[in-house]
Amino acid sequence: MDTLPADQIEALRERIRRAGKRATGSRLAALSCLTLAASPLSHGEVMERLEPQGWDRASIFRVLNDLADAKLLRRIDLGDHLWRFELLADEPHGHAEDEHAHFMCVGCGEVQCLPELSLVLPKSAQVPRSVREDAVQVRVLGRCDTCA
Amino acid sequence: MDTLPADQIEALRERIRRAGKRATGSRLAALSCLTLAASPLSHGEVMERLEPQGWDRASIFRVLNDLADAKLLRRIDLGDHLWRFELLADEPHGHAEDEHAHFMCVGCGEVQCLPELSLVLPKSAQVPRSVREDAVQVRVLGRCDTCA
DNA sequence: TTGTTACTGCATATAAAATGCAATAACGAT
DNA sequence: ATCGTTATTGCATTTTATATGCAGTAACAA
Repeated sequence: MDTLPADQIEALRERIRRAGKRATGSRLAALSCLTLAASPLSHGEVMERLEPQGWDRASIFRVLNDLADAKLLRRIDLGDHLWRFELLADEPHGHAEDEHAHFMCVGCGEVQCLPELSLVLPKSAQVPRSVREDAVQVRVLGRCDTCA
Repeated sequence: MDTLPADQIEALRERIRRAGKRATGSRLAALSCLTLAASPLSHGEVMERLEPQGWDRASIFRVLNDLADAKLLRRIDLGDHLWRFELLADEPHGHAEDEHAHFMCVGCGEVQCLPELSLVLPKSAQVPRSVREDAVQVRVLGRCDTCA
């Protein structure tokens, strides 16, 4: 695996600390790996890169989930029952994930915002209150124009 | 589990045969179960109902997948890494396009169909072609009325 | 009724996702 | 710089879903 320039490593280190976690080797390794990746990676794909360097499967597994909980990573499911992880942009002000719908390409995993999309349903429809009140996350899965 | 009226059982039996398969006990049990269910069920949820009746996990597992391949069931993924199965309407001429959105409660995991829901977006919106063409799966995540 | 073979039931395999726990190392305090 | 606390790791192991091999069974056609 290539390696990240020292200043980028340092930036990751600070991002981890800002999230209230310790900047450990496995966290930096996982984040570096995902920084270098062009697309979301599964735990297995991350391990293909990190196991040769001696990192432990279970630890990296926990790291990926922890960092996803801490909102440094996005954990996505493209419909094939493999969790994939993607580095999120460093948003100092916290990106409000659920105000708008998201489109996810089941081919490449790319996520795109659909701010203009809205839901309509007849008043008579029997749906949970949260749906009526738009207190829901809407995820639209399909293929993007390049993967179509 | 309740039981289906004899005529409905017979209809299922014929549907299975029409698909070129043998109308066996486990297939009828699985289809009955999904007919009685109000929403898509996972393999585990199907087994909660069928194991007490003596049905075998592996056999029902295969039956569900076979029937999904045969287009009697739809296999859906709501993003929580559980396959769920839903009975498709009996469309003699193929084209079982009763595709609809699904709601999943992030609290209890309960699933509900949202057949009346539709997506609207301005003509000007920049979205993938698949979204325009409705060649997409829609997942709505929120809290159900009891978990709210 | 009978023969063929699709299907079942049971045992077992594989893979991903998780967790318990003692040892370790990150980081704030000294 | 060193030390102490405790978050985190590494290793072993578990759980859960998904999947398959195979001998016996039962569905259907003849």
